[in-house]
Amino acid sequence: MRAHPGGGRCCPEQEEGESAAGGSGAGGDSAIEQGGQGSALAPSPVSGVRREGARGGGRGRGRWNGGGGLGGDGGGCGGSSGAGGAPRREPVPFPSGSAGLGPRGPRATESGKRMDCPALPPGWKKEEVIRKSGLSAGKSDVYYFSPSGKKFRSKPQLARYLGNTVDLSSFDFRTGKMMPSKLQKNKQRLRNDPLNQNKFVCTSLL
DNA sequence: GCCACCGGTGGC
DNA sequence: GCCACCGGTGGC
Repeated sequence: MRAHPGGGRCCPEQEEGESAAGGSGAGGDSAIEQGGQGSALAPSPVSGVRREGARGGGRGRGRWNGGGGLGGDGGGCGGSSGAGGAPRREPVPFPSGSAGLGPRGPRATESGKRMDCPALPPGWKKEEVIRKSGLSAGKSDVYYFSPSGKKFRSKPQLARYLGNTVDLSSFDFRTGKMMPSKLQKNKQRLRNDPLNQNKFVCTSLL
């Protein structure tokens, strides 16, 4: 049911769209943002938690304020930021006055500043966050923020939200640039299908 | 083997 | 309750 974001709410100026979009929709769109891939069919055996999608809420996004990064460099999204940040959510004692501090302490914004993304409509920002620890330390995650503050973790999410207002077929999610030369191949994955497990059980029985 | 993507948890 | 972060799956 939900109307396509692209339909009526893609207007960057819309702001607040969030609440309507998914926020309150709560379940409404449950599957949209995230399970779009196909897992939408099957209800999660675990629980109905959904994060990204409905999340938004109206919580302000300015908690960690963007420090100085924001408009700072319009250079481009392709930038590589490499600053180490602080560990997850540690109650690190922040030097007061430091940029990027928030109620929760140093945020990822420290390592990845939000930058404008020319390939996307005005108001969209890209942020790259370097993982600081764990098995995937060194890896980086890329996020995009809509003018309304909604966060997107993947291209599918982005595409779903933008609808046909923007052609992302050649959009490189990591760099934030259009790469006509290499139209991306679909690297979507199919989540485990519960049905398969069923199959497994049957086999076992035999 | 690499990388895109999503799930889930811990911490606030 | 919300959100950032990391783990791990699955396609290429």
